[in-house]
Amino acid sequence: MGTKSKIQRMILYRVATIHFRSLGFKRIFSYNIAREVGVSPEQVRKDFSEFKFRGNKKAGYEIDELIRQFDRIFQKDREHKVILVGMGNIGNALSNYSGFRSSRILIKAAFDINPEKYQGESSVPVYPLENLPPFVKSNNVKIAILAVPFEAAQNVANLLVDSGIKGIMNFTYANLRVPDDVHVIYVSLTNTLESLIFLTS
Amino acid sequence: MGTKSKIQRMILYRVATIHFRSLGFKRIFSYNIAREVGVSPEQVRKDFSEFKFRGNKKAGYEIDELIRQFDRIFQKDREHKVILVGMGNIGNALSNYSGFRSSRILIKAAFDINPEKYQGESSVPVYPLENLPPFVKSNNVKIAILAVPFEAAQNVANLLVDSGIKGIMNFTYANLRVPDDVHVIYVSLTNTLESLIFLTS
DNA sequence: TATATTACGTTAAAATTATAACATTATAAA
DNA sequence: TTTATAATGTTATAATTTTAACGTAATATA
Repeated sequence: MGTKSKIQRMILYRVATIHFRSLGFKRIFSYNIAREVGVSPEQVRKDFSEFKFRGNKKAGYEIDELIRQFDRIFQKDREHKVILVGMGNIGNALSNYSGFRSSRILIKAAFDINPEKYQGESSVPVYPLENLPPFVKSNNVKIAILAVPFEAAQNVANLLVDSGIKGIMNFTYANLRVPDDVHVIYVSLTNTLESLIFLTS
Repeated sequence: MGTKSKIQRMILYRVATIHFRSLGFKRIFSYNIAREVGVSPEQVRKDFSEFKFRGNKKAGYEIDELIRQFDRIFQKDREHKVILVGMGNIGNALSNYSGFRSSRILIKAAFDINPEKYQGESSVPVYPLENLPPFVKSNNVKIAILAVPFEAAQNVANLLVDSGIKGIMNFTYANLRVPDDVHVIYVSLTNTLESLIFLTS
């Protein structure tokens, strides 16, 4: 489904809009955003149109109002709870990553088969994997970061799905089989670099 | 350019093929790979066709030969040198990430404005940013991982491009402006989670 | 106040991408 | 050896996505 790239663009439009606000602008035009993000102005207007974002003919878009609309569709009015599975190299770094804070994303807990090994290394509590299902259910967490070894990925993904997780950020290169209502975004570091190797050769 | 997703699929096909080999198979069919990766068999054959991968009617593809072809287009016959810029949270983790090794990807050096702060924390040497251009040139590095703060991203990207870098794995959410022959792949952690927040709401 | 301009938003066209159809050929079976 | 079968690879169709065109309305100017 190509909705994914549409959303990615919307996220970038939001960043660009906030940037323009920080420069003191009150209004913004489709071509301002387009230029900043690297797409065509038509693309911006088309995307806005599909999300029912309305501007003003000749006067463009009112920045504050635009950002309010962005914040509405991305639910910036509330905190978003996330769990992390796998406290290896990457997991550990993510648990200490400060960049999520400004987006109101909060890693509530981490889970690992060897919790004692990592406990205390970060501000996020680390629990054994068995605790995951009850934690997800009682805290109503919907999103998980999957940073376990490749071999464990599908099994852990099954556990996540059974516990009620609906979105998985997958750092492994495993192609996860999940029900249709569960969204997986792949961020395999190795695959990304391999793509670059191909593209630059 | 939609080549990017085609390559991503090829990388997944390769993983699936290797998986089948590990199970003892000698031959593989388009629907085997398709099922494993989650695309249609036609898609697999179409992609293979575009990369001039030839199979055998009725007998499918010979696994060893197929992997040889994958390894050829992804240049698995040699080591791929990569540099890392920004030794914060994420950069540090990546510098110690062992998952690159099996892909023959080698982080040769890391660069930071405060190298002394991170020196010794990982097996990768950390140099001041000024050393970057001569290092890239003399080592003929073509790929960089960009893990600096958002504010510094464009300036560092300019430095990378001027030094001869042709591929950037961008961990910031900054939309980088680079020449046409420089490829950027965006892996903003925040943006990815924001996409999931949207999709699961 | 009337006119010109400008940027939106929608509708139409083009391009890209994915799916399906099918002729072909290698294998297996009769 | 002949016939049936099965899976490729290409060509054709469909769907999606992007780009362009243009009528419309809001602002600015005369």
